[in-house]
Amino acid sequence: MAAACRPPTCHHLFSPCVPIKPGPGRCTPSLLPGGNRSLREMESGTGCVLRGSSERMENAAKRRLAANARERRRMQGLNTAFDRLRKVVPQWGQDKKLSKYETLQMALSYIMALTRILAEAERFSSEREWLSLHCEHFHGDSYHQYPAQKPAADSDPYAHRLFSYHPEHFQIAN
DNA sequence: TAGGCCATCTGGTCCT
DNA sequence: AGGACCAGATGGCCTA
Repeated sequence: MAAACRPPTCHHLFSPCVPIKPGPGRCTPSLLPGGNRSLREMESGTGCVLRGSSERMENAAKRRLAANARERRRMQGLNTAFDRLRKVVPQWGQDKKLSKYETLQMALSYIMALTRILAEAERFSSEREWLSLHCEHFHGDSYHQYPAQKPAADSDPYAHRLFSYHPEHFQIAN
């Protein structure tokens, strides 16, 4: 995904299309009578309606821009969190980075698998018993390489079974 | 080219 | 009042 850091698109960056709600005390310059007011007129009291309005618009624009920046920072923080999550979640030989949705689902399976392991561990009286049960697949002869996957520890079929993430298992529950 | 994923903008709502 | 959060809209990039 090369769309990592795109500059803000400006197609509607507080452009004139932003609707200014009509209301009491608000008017657009084009609706003002006497469109040819001089600068002096506007700076003296008589132009205060227009000036007040444009100041309000300016303030609104500033607030909008500030809100956009905050939202951008918020989303960047969220993405940083997603990246950190991707690093600790197993990625079975995936060349492509997990999407946000996949990352969440994988994290869910991962946590559930770890929980299961802990629960099993509690069931066995001695730690030795538990270790011998779970560590046997780490003997060399019980490794099976999946051709499509990286020849790494994360392609261990045992672990794969334990933390398996199958997108089709995660249907939107509602 | 369609579809998926993503970043950004925007307005609404809720909270402090 | 202002900030955080959210969801919808929009457009760009990438891949099958």
